[in-house]
Amino acid sequence: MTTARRDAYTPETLLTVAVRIFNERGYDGTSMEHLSKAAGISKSSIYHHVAGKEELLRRAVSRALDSLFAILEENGARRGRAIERVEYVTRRTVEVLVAELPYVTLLLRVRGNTKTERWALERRREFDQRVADLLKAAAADGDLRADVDIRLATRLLFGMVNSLVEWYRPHPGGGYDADQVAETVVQLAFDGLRTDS
Amino acid sequence: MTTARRDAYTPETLLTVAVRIFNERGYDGTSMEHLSKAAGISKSSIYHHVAGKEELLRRAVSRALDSLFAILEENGARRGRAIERVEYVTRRTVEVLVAELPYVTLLLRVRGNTKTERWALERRREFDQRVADLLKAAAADGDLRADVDIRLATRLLFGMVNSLVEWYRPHPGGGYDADQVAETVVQLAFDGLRTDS
DNA sequence: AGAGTAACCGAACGATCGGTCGGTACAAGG
DNA sequence: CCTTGTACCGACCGATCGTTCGGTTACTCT
Repeated sequence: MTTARRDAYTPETLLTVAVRIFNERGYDGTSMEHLSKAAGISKSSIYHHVAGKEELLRRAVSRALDSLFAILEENGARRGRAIERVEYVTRRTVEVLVAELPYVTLLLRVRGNTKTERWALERRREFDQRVADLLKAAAADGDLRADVDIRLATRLLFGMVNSLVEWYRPHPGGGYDADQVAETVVQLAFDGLRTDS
Repeated sequence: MTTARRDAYTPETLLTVAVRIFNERGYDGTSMEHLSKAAGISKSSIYHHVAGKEELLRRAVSRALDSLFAILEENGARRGRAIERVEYVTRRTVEVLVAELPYVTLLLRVRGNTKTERWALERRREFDQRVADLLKAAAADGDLRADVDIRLATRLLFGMVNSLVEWYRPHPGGGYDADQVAETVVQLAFDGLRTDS
């Protein structure tokens, strides 16, 4: 039971590097050679820590999905009027996107070429469905305007939130913090941009 | 000057096939072999029509960018109060996204690995900036609520519109048409989802 | 000191990558 | 008929892909 370590890479620290490169170059556009350069170890050494390229992807998207599904188990998402639960889930989703930005970014870009990617797409659809049901309940309560298609609005709300991964960067001097973004998303989605609303 | 043609593939018809496959598998995840199978001609024959894989990408994103920039030259985007121009551009952007869906989809997914991709990203940023300036003008007119950050709201509005490429599909029985989507986007963005707004 | 093992490496694997090459089938123009 | 040029193909190129293998190094434990 010896624990000899020289530089002590773990699957987790390797994952941090890999996810960064995956997001920069795209999963398919990233070679194991790219990862080895970025991590500072040889290509073959990576296989000492993880089974292969696809395992890195699976670990990353699992982390993102687990964080998202956990939102639905929180009290704010399970108790109270439907529209308040929708607001809560929206706000928390923004917070999770920001907190787990690289992992969620990778998740939202999966195409479906491998079994792992198709599994990720399936779980994503499941999460979307859960929130869509919440929106539907809020509409049934009469808390959402009746002149917009509720499924369409759900898609757009999701699209707005998910677009965060395309431009949000943690604030090294001047950027927005998660709370501010979440607040603006909720204001825009529920009360609109116009002055006199 | 003989014009002997057997099956008559042109760079344009080839592009239609290529863009579809690029969107299904991702650009990096698509091999010339994939394209040749989908087009029904041999891999080497593709090079009789186009210079290579990257030219197909360049043609596709050029088409998308030209359509988007053309919006800014239309009368509705150049005349009238700023907020009305913003609404016009928003509506027209949705229409263009729907009309040129596969090409815009490809454009919005480029990562920046090649020179062509970096050029596309640059032109995209230029378009975004032009619209961001419009939003800023509307805010200066006092037509947008003062309690949201205008740059942040611009990003979110764009994110919502661009997310169309991730889920919108032309309506083979039951889907939404472009006008309905554009209307809902404008309603949601400017007046919000809530009932009593 | 010696044994055991985690961490790592260079070299090479077969497969596939984007792209090239020499040639063939075929239709139009003379 | 024969030439010309387009559309197309199979075979192949060097490079790179994800992965494997046989070691070597460096550390801990006894």
